[in-house]
Amino acid sequence: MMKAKAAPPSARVTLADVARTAGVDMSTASRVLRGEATQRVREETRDRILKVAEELQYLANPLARGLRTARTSTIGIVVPQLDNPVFASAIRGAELAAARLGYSLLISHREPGATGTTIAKLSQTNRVDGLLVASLDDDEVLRTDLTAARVPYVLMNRVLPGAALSVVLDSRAAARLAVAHLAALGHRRIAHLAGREGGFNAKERWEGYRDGLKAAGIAYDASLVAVAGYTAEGGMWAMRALLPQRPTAVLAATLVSAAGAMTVLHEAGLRIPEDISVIGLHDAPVAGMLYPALTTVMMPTEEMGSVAATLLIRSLNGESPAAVAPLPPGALISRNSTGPAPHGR
Amino acid sequence: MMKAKAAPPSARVTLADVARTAGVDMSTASRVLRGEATQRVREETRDRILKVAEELQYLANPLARGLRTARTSTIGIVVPQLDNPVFASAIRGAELAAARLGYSLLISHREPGATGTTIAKLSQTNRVDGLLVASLDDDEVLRTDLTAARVPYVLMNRVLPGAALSVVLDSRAAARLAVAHLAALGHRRIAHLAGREGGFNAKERWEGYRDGLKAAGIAYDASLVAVAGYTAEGGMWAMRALLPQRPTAVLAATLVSAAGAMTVLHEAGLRIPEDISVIGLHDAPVAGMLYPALTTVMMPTEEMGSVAATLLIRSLNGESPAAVAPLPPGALISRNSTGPAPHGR
DNA sequence: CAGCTTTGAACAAACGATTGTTCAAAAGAA
DNA sequence: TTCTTTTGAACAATCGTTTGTTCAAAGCTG
Repeated sequence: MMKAKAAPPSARVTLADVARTAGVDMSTASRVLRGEATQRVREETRDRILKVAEELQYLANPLARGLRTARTSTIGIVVPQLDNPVFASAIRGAELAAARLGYSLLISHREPGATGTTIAKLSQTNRVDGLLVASLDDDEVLRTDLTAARVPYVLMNRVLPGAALSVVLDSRAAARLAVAHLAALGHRRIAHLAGREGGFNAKERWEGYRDGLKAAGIAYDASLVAVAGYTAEGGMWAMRALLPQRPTAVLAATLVSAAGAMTVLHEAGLRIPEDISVIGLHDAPVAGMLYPALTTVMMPTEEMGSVAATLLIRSLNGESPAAVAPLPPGALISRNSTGPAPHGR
Repeated sequence: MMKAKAAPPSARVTLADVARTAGVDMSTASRVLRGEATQRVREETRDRILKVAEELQYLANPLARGLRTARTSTIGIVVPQLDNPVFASAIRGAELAAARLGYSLLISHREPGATGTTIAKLSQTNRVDGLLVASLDDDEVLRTDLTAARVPYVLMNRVLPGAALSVVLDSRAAARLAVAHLAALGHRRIAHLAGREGGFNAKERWEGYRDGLKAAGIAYDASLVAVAGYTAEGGMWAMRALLPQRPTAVLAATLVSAAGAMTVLHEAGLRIPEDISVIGLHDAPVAGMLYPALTTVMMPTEEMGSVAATLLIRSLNGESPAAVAPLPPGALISRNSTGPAPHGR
């Protein structure tokens, strides 16, 4: 028995097929399928077209449509790293929001530094209607990168003085919350592992840390702060520098630096949380993988993505959405790395 | 002084612009710019066209091109999760290889389970010429999902009996390597935290574990193996089950289960690596964040992505590339979680 | 110098949609 | 009954490329 030669791979069904089968003109079919309101169509005709399209499983060719309309219903998201819980979840949020609004998301991942060319390529080749951009680069670098953008864009997780719409997390409030938690546990000597010097988020967290201290009636002591950056090594380095100050608790700006800090504490023979508590900002699965499991303040990173996407799409549709306030932190996830301050001061 | 009203946003320069400026027909310009060989063009004319295109910064509109040629020079990659070092680095590899071959990569991330619809949408709408797919779903599910694919595809990190091209890592060899390392340190009671029961990779690793044992002259003891799956909780659960067997070393199938296991060991008061060694498969930054830093066997995940992309693109170009052998593991990264077997048996 | 090749490039028809415009038939007005 | 409106849909031009075909001029051949 011979097998058919793999049925003519269902030669993509086009609008012309639908129109022909329904016995109408393509223009009519197009209008009905897109739900265009400016043109009246007899109910009966409309139904016929819809039914045929359904039966034939018609799917518009986005290339043809995009060519004609100069819109792709696709927004791009440019992130410096994929395996970073913050960006991964922002992507998820953006994807969901975009889908809800009838857009697709084109994820573009580039090494930091190459952001500029990516933006240029994406926006010059009509691939996307707008861009969501997250960047770890300096203000000046980012600013020039963005000049290449030929499409509207929204910044994520950072702000660029005098420019663009952006959606950020309220890291300051998050840090404040973390300090409050520590203070409530009786800690007075709370250290801070800060992020990159000069960074927007780093500054926010630092200020939140000071806010928290003040709210708890604790004097700010600059010798309890060290810059750790965003690597485990940085966390280790900073924690080592802070050890002589004998803090009873540490607020790390990120999960990664918290991990580095904990390594140093273990090596120093300190017990967590009996001798010293550790808390990190942002929540991700890795927090539960550390030992002890890290207490964190959850940040609405997914929401950040969805808000950014919504904002962008709104402005693509001609609205001029207002800037949005920093997104407040989520819950404090209490795991095992924080506990009451040790007794003997 | 009045500022110009943002120069007519450099109305996208088209091929027609280039042709007109160079004083030739569009067809000629097109052929020259695409380097088509079938048509002779005077050197002088060619240069002129090239120069004009350069000056005008002409960039072909991929929509128009795609519409005409029915090819997009884009391949899609479907992954179940973004924040997973394995997939993230496979994406990076695929992206690099694709770029090298003149293709772009469309990253599509979907919740497991939605793979089918993603594949369907991507391949039915002419967005991609081919697909790279990674899936965590069962064979049967994946198989039906793939029936929706209207374009060629290559599987990553798994094999599907009787189907498709796929690129996998040699996990078996990796597990063997890990056991050899442990055996060389004098360990005889080596436990194994296996992956999901029935999973392809899980089986491979398990067999590699047995291979390694045999090579070291150690008898296989089924009571030293527990299924941990791919979560920290699974790792904890399995490690607890294995504790009574008093292993002196543990081979975890993944970084995540290794982390779970270490948590349990800490809680049990065991010192790592003095009392018990732990080694995990795959390497990623998180390995260095654990305490103690985890010894791992590096796997060529990035290479997996680039090989898969290359394979796919080759077959898109009409070649029928041969299946490729499992990619051998990379180096064993010795950190602090492994050490000599404890003295007293 | 007439006829045949080669060269080098222009012509023109798609690709699959969208959308401004035109138009016949039906309905309503005078 | 004739003229004007309204309805419902067909016509046709485009979007920016690619590519099969045609064709004039130049170069050869004998």
